[in-house]
Amino acid sequence: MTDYNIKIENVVASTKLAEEFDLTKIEAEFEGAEYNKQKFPGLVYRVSNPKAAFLVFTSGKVVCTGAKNVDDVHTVIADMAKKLNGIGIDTLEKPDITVQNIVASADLKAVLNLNAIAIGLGLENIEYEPEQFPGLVYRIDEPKVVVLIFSSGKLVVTGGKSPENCEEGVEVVRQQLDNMGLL
Amino acid sequence: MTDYNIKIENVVASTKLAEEFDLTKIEAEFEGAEYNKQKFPGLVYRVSNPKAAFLVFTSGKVVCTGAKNVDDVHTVIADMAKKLNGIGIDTLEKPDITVQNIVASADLKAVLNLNAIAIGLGLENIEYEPEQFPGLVYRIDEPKVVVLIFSSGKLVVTGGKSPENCEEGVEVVRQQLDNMGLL
DNA sequence: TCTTAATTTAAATACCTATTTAAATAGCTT
DNA sequence: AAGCTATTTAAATAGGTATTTAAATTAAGA
Repeated sequence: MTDYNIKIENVVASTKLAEEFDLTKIEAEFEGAEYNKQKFPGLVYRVSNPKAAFLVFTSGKVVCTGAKNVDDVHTVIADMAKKLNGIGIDTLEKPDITVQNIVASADLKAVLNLNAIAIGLGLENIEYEPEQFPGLVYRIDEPKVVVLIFSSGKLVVTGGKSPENCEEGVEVVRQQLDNMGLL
Repeated sequence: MTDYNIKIENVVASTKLAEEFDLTKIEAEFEGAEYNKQKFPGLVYRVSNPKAAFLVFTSGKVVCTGAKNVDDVHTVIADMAKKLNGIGIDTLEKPDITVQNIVASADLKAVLNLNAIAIGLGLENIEYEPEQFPGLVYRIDEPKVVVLIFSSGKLVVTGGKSPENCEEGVEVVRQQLDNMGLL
């Protein structure tokens, strides 16, 4: 299977770092933290190196997004736990980290006729409303991902739970386009 | 072909004067220069003798508008390059200047019945909504210009890439009105 | 009362709209 | 008198459009 410049662009993960958090205290101690309960129940905190953003909830659960790969997710979450410990907040040892969504980009290096593709792929799994959005939306059953197909040949794969999901999604699209003689 | 007081009123041209510009520096050095990045990505700078206005971009590209003829465009652009050199900014030698749009006015010296003209010219190339705008909008295919026709007999020709475009546009209108017995 | 939707965060992709500048013309409103 | 309506055109940027996903809370609808 050729690479097609598949690149993971965003990893979203969730975990539980404590039994509960006092978000008002965290907002006070973490520079840049945003907590506006009327607007959203979570506290927003952004970090760099690696770059990521956290949604922190009173339940002790945490959502981490923006990382470029799964390793970075583990790094920033560990950093986050350390930083919380630094202000006197205990966190769970070895939290169970679950990757919930991966977004990847790819490039088939070909100009695609999206109208022909829409007809060839059939209407059940696709949406193509060029007036609304220039990409063709293709929902795959296995792996269960959504692929945005652009006329430039570029793809966006989203919904993956692992990097392999995204790669397989690209391969499914490539094969189908090849079988239809549209690639 | 009679003149009909055709007068060029505005010439818009674009060119590239450098590989890049530091707009903050230019704004600081050029009195009257306006650069508000939130509002518009270009720096606005107005000059006189000849009168014109520049939009200057970080890419080194420049839009010049407001000049009354093509010669003035070349004059003010050369002046602009000199002024930039004066504050220590190098500019390209002999920049390629492209005239992008010319607006001209003309006077058929007759009172026109715009309703009759709208019917006579046919609906495909015209728009006439007097509640919205008093001029009849007439889009010509060749030359590719747009002529605003007013009941006073005055015309505005816009979209021309050369003075000849505008003159030909006036002639097309004059002939069609003459053929329809409306002039 | 239950269900659904929205809110927020990040990211790639690509197309659209709007922004700003100048000028003539002429009708309307403030 | 000033501003709007409409027309044209380059330049570059921002925001919107769409997709996915966790988390917790609120609002609206049935």
